[in-house]
Amino acid sequence: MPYPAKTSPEAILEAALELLEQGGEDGLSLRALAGRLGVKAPSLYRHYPDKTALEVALVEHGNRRLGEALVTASREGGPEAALGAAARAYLEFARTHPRLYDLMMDARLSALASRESGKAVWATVLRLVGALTRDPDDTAAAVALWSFLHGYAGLERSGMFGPSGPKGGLEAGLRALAAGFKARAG
Amino acid sequence: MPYPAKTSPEAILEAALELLEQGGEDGLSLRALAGRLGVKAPSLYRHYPDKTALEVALVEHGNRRLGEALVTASREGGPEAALGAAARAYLEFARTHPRLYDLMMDARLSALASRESGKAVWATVLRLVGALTRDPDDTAAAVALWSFLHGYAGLERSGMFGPSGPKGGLEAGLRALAAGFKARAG
DNA sequence: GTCTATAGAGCGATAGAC
DNA sequence: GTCTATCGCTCTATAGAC
Repeated sequence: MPYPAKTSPEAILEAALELLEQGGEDGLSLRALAGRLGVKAPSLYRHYPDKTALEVALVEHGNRRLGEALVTASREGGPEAALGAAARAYLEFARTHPRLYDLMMDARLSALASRESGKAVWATVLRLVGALTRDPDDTAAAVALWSFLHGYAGLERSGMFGPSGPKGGLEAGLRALAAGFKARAG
Repeated sequence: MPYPAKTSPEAILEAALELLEQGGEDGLSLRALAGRLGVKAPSLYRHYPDKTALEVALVEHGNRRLGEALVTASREGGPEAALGAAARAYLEFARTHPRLYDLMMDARLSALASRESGKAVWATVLRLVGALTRDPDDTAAAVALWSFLHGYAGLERSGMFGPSGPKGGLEAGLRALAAGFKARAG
């Protein structure tokens, strides 16, 4: 076999994840990716039809990982403890994989990504707020919580909290939202 | 005068704003910008030393505009009405100038931008939540509100709310946060 | 202050040999 | 499945004429 397989879709995905986090979205070039795999750029086209397909695979991978993390974290204690743990897990994911998280929030890519890959995330958020509002399908409350987490993650990453840090803003927001959600149960 | 001035820093900034919103951050190239001004790309270097300087000017411009919008909107009625009006103004700004808003949230650029240009925004947020928590310097509450607004704007723009829309998530979040803030006044 | 010309680098993607 | 070679295009930035 003169040309044995040196790489695979899985290996490419893995390397792309590392490259993405190190070099940013602009650093994720097919040339650099191939270099990291000991391969030339055109070889990648045997495994992914184009760059967008690879990016979509990255988004789906991220959706699954985040979904798992939320499901695991939200097993904790009562409804409010579970919400707190899931919130921390969400932010931890965004902190550890900031560029992947960006990619996951890209409108064009998430439109191309499979619907199911992102389902676990949304389902968990719905379940968590539902336990507080006593409405298992409280979309409005879920949107509010998601917005808060997404915004906190973004501001944190952009350094907008400055050197003094968020100063308890996470706890303040979570407490206020949880209290507000419980009031909806009224 | 063989080479009369065809453009100016102000005209460049104006054109850059339009180009930014039409073509996205990647669409803001010096070539395209010059083309829109009826000028060649190298001429721009007479007015801004490099591309980053232009981007910083854009960020400062955006900070001032958003600050003004928030100050104006937050003149309304009581503390809670003012907070709602300012929140809507914030989201309206992010909706009308999404790419500029992105640029404003870029860590590298906001570090280079003048401190004062972003001060009005933060001061207004602090004042609004302070009226509810009765603490004029309640950083935690301000961070929470800012996170919620920033996240809602981002999710809305990324199309993450889907075709069904946010389903009252804005109102739910604002109500919950306002209630939580009032409780802090205790 | 604007211009032409160009340096110097990057990118995604394709053709065709092996 | 990988390779070399290349197309065609993008970009920021500089040199030097006028």
